[in-house]
Amino acid sequence: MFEFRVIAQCPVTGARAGEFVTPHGVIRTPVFMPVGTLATVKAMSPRELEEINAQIILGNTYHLYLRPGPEILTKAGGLHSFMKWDKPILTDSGGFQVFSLARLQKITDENVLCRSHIDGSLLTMSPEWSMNMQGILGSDIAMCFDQCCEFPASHDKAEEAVKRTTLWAERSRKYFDSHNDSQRQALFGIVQGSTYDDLRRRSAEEICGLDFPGYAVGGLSVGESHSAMYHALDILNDIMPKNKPRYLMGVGYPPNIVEGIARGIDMFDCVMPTRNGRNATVFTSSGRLNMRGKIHADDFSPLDPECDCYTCRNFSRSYLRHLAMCGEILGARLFTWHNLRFTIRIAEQAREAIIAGTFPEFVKNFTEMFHEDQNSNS
RNA sequence: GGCGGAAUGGCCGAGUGGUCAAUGGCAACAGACUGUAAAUCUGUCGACGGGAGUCUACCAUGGUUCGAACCCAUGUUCCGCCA
Repeated sequence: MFEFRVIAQCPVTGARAGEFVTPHGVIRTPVFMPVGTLATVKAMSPRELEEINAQIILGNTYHLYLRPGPEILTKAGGLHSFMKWDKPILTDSGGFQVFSLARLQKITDENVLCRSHIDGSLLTMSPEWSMNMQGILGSDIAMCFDQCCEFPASHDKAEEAVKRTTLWAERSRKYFDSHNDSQRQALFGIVQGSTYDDLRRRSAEEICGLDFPGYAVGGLSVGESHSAMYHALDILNDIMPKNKPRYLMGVGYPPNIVEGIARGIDMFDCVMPTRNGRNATVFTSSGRLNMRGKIHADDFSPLDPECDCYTCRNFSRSYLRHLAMCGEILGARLFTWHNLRFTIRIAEQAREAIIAGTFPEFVKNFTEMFHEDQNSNS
């Protein structure tokens, strides 16, 4: 279980195609994983997720701990059966909430004291708490409890996060080894280090030294430039073991995915396809479109003529804009549907190209086609 | 026919003598969103001008006043109640 096989590699870039074996099926990489924080990929049913070829989805420890809570999830027999999703699930540890809910908490080496964003009640998060909860959730892949730091961060702050992330990885590992079922669940380590080369190296060495079945890159896509992100990935590509899956956390902007794959990343997750979909922005092979724009009012062409999704096969931009302008639920659903399929397909196409030996051309074509937004950091 | 009430920017609706080009909300237009406190948030929203600013505006006309969306008169339209 949890064997990772690299089945093809790009001779020019760091890209590779692989297979990762989990209790709920084999994941073909590179892969994009839709985010389903609250035991639902917002606006999509499990059947629809299967239809767009989602191989694995995310759930969130913090959110599911608050609602519905560990008792109900235990009674439900875990997250898979609770939400009727029988393919792989990866659970985030709650570490990211230590970052995104920063104002509501106090962090020490021992633990994180946090106020619920729902009712303000106090809770204590720790590596042990997270491993216990992820055990209850029964995800195929559990994540270490880490500390993601904001951008920009001073070297001292970033170093503190690196130290703490290593400390917490050791504690996550220790608790996991004695409480969780390692045949049913794999624990991935997370590398931090912000945009500091020395800290990235140090964190990667420390975390990879703990010998996890997979490794994640955290602390990116938090406001740094794209070039800084790519630089960090270049450094890590040389350090992280080639024979384990590598997961770039929180990245979903299409060019970032392609560039990430080129730097040896196998797995991605991001709220961008779902959130932007609900907010009526879509990604197409030629770039990003705000579908509330008046320019689409009488455009009866599909969102993306090259896309094979339900939305693109059936509906016009004019109709979709109409749904968006009226705030109709169906609009949010159809945009989400398209964005997820579009993003998943990028990974699929990259995989095909890697196997076919044409990955560099794929990157070139994609970059030429996809119009980068002016404000997106270069 | 009589009595009472009301008319404000695309719409709804505050404002009842100077600090009003006029609060809010909606609509519209533009933008943002990267391990989800997000079906959310931000900006613009009379005209002209880069800006300082200028002009046209609160049903119409006339008046009072240094000054009127706001007070007075008349008219128009609408809404109640009574015949």
